Amino acid sequence: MARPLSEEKQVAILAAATRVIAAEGVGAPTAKIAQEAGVASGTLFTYFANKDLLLNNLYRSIKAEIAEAILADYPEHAPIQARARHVWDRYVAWGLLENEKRQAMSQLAVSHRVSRDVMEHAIEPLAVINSMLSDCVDETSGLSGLHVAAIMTALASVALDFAARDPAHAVQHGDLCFAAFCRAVAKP
Amino acid sequence: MARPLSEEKQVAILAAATRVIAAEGVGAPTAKIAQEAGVASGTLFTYFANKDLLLNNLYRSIKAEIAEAILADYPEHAPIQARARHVWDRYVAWGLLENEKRQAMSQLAVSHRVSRDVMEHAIEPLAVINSMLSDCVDETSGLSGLHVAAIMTALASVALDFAARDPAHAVQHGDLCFAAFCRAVAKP
Amino acid sequence: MARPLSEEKQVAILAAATRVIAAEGVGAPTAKIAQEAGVASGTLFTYFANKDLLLNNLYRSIKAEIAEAILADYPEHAPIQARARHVWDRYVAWGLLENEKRQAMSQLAVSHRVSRDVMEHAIEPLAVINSMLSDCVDETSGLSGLHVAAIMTALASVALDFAARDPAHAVQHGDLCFAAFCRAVAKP
Amino acid sequence: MARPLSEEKQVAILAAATRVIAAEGVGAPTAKIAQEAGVASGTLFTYFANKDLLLNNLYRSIKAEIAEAILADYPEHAPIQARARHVWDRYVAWGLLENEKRQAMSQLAVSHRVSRDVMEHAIEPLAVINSMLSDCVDETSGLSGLHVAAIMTALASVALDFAARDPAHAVQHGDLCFAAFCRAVAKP
DNA sequence: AATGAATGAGGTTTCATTCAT
DNA sequence: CATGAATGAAACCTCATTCAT
Repeated sequence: MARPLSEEKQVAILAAATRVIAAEGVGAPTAKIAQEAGVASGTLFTYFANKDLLLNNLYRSIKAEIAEAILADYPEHAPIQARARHVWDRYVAWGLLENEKRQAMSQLAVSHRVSRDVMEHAIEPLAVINSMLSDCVDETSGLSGLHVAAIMTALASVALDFAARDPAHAVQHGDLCFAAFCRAVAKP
Repeated sequence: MARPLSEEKQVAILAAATRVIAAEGVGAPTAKIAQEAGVASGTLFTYFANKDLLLNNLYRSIKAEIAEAILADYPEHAPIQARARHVWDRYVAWGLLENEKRQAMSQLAVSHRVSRDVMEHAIEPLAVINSMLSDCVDETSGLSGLHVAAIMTALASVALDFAARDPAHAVQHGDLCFAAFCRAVAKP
Repeated sequence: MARPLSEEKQVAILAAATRVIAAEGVGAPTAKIAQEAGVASGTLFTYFANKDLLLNNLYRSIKAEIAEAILADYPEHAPIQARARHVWDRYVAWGLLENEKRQAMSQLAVSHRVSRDVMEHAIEPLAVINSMLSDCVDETSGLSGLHVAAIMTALASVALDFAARDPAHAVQHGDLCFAAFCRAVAKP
Repeated sequence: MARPLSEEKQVAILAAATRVIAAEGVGAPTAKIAQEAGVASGTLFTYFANKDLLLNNLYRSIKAEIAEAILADYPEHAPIQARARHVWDRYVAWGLLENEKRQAMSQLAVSHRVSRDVMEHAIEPLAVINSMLSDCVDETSGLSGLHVAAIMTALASVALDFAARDPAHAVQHGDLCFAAFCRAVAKP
């Protein structure tokens, strides 16, 4: 093999895409992404055959990273509250650290350029979480596990948006929203 | 330009933009919007000097429509719970009816093409609501009015997303999420 | 209607395409064709949605022109020899006058970018000629009308190639080849 | 570069080029030719410094092959008719067997990428044939040796085109066209 | 004012060629 | 020498915007 496809370059392109798409949306030129990644404009296409593939891979890779962040050290056998708190904390911590990835994900999520297939497969690793959140449900509240998952995601986003605008109180925003989440899904 | 001759055409363009942008994002060609509006591609630019202005106006007009929907018959002097319920119901009702506008708003909101200025001004009519939501706050929960507003919006979106995918139970999704919202912002 | 699609421009583009393709083959850049036609690079695509369509139209239009040249004043009721001579003379005269078109046709014919459909339809106007050439056939020579047509085309090309390289004797080349053609298809 | 290491690879590249160019024209990517030849895309350029050189060599090598096919067992001292028949038979036999090479030659011949120099030198081995064809000429027909050669080539192409489309009667097409050729160049 | 053809900058992608491995 | 990743010029085509009609 001549020069092997450099994983480093692939990562650089995905990282550049994250930044550029966070800033300009999925309409951002591939040439800008390549430049930002420090490769020639044509090189991008040896790593991702076309822009859609790049976008889909970016989506997949960020989702995988989120799953990894959440599932690392996941206390499978801890009481449910602790597990919920773990998930929340990890997701919020990731979101604080990786704000651009979160922004890129918002762009990708609404872009219609990430295939349904990729979107569905990308959630699979989080199946453990979803089943946990189902247990979270107090039946009398009538919420399904899907509801709880959606609510958690929504409230974590609220927390992260506030934290992004007011980083000094990031922790408080996280805690307030977690408390709100707990009440929201609790038995009345 | 002063008021353009045909308000009807302006409205048609905004309506077309809503549909096209909901379906394809803000990257959709102006020519397609014009066609969908039944006007010539050049005509679009006599009503909106450029695409960004169209986008900004669309954002503004949808936000205004939301405000109008919520504020009509607003029971200013009813107990706070009734007022909150009114806002929720109106917003969710609007969202169910105007799903494309909601989708267009998601695109516009992340697009970086709506100016901060327009975004801020667009919330102004809803000041009444925000002050009401501030009263909603039970001080011991520690949530600010902004938090409550953000949480309400987030949970209403959850409700509307579920309703969009499962229209048969639209009302239940709305009610469940409203209950969750009430608990979320209530005193612990 | 604003500015009607100018037939003049369409013709200019086809003429430019003829010249450029004759000189550089079908790989010639559309931008060069546009420039040669005196229009902006994008304008070409308002007249021909893509390069293949331009190529197909060019093929069709040249074939039509050939048919027109041959069929004008076609002496339908003259003796067969006179009709054959008419066709030969007209085709050779056209080829001498329009050498670039002939060259462009050679390029288009081998290019695999003109659809079978277009190629077949383009011959239709010449059906009269083909049926005449069938009559040309002396049965004992065993040649079909298709053979005769192919032989005529081939020998006319020979004549035109010689004429192009030796214009001073263009007429002689034409006459010699016509004589050869007559012998070739005659009864032994 | 001196003689490259592997003659086998050079041959493989030329063979691949024949196939690919026959199918797609001279615009076909060098990478595809390399792939078809079973070598790396860069390797192609150690055997042919650039694409034009490859094209020129391909032209030369096919022409040489044709000359070889025709000249093998050439009955230099047989009567002229037998020699003409030999040439025709060999050329048509070669064309039937090597249809892709013939197609590639059509592409190369019109491509403007084979230099005049190469084209002229490539005919040299066939000088014997041309002088023979000059003898073919019955002076009263007025045809030169060049004419006869061109006519033979043209009619052989007609034969091969018919044979390619109707392989079941390949021999008949060849014979008919040879007869036509004989008449075409005969004394009236 | 309305139209839609005209414009040309800019976007994605291809590809001959180079060069690190 | 073989390999195939890297390069960047250029190809085709799109599209916001202008302007003749």
